[in-house]
Amino acid sequence: MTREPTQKRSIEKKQRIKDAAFDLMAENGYHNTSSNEIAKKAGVSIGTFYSYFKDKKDLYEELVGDIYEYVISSTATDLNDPSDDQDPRMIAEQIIRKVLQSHYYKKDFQKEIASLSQQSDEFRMIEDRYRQHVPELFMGIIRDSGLKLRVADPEVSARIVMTTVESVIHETVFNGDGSQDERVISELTDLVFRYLFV
Amino acid sequence: MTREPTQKRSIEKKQRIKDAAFDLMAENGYHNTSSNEIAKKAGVSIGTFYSYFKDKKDLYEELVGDIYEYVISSTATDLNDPSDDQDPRMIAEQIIRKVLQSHYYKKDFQKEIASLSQQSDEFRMIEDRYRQHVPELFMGIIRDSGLKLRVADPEVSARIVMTTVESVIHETVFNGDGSQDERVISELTDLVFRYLFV
Amino acid sequence: MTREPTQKRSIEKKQRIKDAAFDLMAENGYHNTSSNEIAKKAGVSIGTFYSYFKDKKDLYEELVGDIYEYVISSTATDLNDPSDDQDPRMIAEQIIRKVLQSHYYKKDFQKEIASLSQQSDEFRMIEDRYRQHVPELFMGIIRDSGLKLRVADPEVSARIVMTTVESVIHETVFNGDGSQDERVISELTDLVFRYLFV
Amino acid sequence: MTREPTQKRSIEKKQRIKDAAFDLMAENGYHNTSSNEIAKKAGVSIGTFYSYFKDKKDLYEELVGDIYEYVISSTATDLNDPSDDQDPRMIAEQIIRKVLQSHYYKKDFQKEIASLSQQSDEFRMIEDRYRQHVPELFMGIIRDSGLKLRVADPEVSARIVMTTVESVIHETVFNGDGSQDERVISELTDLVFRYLFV
DNA sequence: AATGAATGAGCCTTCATTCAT
DNA sequence: TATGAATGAAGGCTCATTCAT
Repeated sequence: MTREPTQKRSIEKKQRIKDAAFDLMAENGYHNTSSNEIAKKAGVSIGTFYSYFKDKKDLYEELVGDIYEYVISSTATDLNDPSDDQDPRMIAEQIIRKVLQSHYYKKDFQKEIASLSQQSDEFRMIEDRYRQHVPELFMGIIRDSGLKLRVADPEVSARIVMTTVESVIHETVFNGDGSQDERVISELTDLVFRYLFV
Repeated sequence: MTREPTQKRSIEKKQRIKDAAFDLMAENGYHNTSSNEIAKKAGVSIGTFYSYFKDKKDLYEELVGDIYEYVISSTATDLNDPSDDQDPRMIAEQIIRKVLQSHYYKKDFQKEIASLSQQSDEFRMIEDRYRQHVPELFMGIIRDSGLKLRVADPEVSARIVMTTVESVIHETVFNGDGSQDERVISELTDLVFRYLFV
Repeated sequence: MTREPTQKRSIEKKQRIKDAAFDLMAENGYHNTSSNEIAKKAGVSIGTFYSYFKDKKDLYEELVGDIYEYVISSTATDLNDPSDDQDPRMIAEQIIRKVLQSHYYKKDFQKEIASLSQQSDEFRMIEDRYRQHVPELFMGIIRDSGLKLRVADPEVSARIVMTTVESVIHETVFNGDGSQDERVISELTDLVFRYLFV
Repeated sequence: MTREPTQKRSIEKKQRIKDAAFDLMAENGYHNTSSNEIAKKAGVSIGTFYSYFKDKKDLYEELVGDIYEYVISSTATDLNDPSDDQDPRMIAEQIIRKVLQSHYYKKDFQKEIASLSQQSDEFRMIEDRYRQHVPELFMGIIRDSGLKLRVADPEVSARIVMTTVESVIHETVFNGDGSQDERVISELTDLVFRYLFV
């Protein structure tokens, strides 16, 4: 039975554990980070660790959830604003820019997520539990914008675009040095625009 | 102290250990492969294992070295042949095709290398020790070809091109299904050609 | 330091803890029942638990005490009544019947007591602290009845009879299904009667 | 993967672990005996412990097996001798005496087996895996003796007799002090003789 | 050289118990 | 008094590595 903290002190403590885990796993990887190490860095006892999390994997799951929650909500907030701007190219660029930005949030930890998901189905399933909401988000944005798509099968097209954008940005952020970011945005925007709208 | 085998039997034995490790680590990952397991699969005792390798990481280092040696030497062999062909587009395509091909050599193990390098500095440093020779190789090929580059700073440009090619191919091979390989080669060739030579 | 509750609310609270412990330990055994679990089932905090009991073993000790107190007092009450009946066979049967009945009181918990006592000296000593009063009780009943025993050494004989009765009933109740109870009573009565009085 | 020792030194070592476990579990019970404690008392490392036994329960299982093997084989040896003696009463007494004797072999550990089997199905199943051979043994002895039984359903009768003998002896040995052993043998012999043969 | 039994540091996890609020 | 968050000793177990044979 894990405990859900309600008091301020406890919430802070649970957050301290998460922060320590974010740092350590980003630095040394999930497998090279022990529960005891996390607890020590967070300044709590190992018992406290296990009163908030069923086990190390449970903690990881929450961390992934937090990442996706942040990414999704921050993206949604900015893009769902009813703007007058209906230029499809601008909308595409905004989305792409947003996705790129979100990759910089806890970048090293996101890299570890990607790495673990690549390594084992177990971890991939954990990520997919949250990742599946991302396409939904963007589908919604496109739908709400009232834009007309030129593609025959929007469902499939959306998935293709998502994958392309995601993988290029993934590569750019995780393995690049930031210098190519603007060029990547520009190229991707062009790609998406031509594919979906022209 | 580890021993460098000189006799035929010993060389074979060391190779058997490496082959077992290649297979097991490609299949289950570095962390889920124990030294004892490798020794058993190789048909040698764990004691023999440790007479050839200082520790598990030392073995990994040799495996990475073997991969890069193969990749570099096979690439160099084909491309350094003094061919009459001086068409820069052809040269670019040959190089790119070669890089893509080399990613298929022990593909799953290369994927594990990438994954581990992403996970911790310690592993990244091991890979970098060999990876650094790759740009040198291609710089040499370009230099030897006598081609004129249009870019201002060849050093930087080379690095940019390398990174782009490498990352796109990485993505294509490790996460793709092979069906897009030719299109990727064609697009990358175009990209490199226009960037470096036009 | 544990507190002896004087107010009605507190007495109830302590009893609730005991009841929860009776149930949980009868169900899952002493070792598979945690203090926290007991407190939760009793609807009190773990802190309250430890204000009434020094530790888990202290609670167990009280539970054993309560069992024996009930068994002894209820037996004594019924049997010490100055009845006109002086038939030794009837007296023997009444005692035996009483002992059998008492084994059904919190039967599963009594089984756990027996099991723990068998497992370690520590637990056996706890039980023996209370168990020793049982022979005294029966010795007193016999003495008060004014019956003449045929045995040479009443002290030793009493112990033998006690052990026999106790162990047979133990076996009958804890490992039987109740169908043999009457036959066991009848046989035991006969055994005791012939041994002590004829 | 547990290792089955073949060399003399190793066999001794595995036996040392078992002996330590016999002692400690008889003394303090299964649950109050830790793997580390056993290894320490046996003078081996915890790693060695786990190279011979999958886990603590696996060790326990072997101990139970050893007990039953000893009990069964020693019983069988003495009783299967083709003796001229065909007196059913004598045969019955010999068997009963043997069963009683066998309860004294590692008595305290056998008590712990009984205790654990009573406590949980999991442990009972472990014991039953071996215990089931006991009735077979005695059925065979009776069959081989060529004696005629007076009971209608030998299968059921055998089971009843077994249970009776077993439980009375169990009680006598585990909870008695040895002083009643001869009387118990005599009475049980009488019971069995009258039930099965007269 | 080769073997593989043996080692023990270190990981994950539980739970009886304490103590600040 | 009551609470329950926090503690940390201790237990089960794995696996990289050593060393006597």
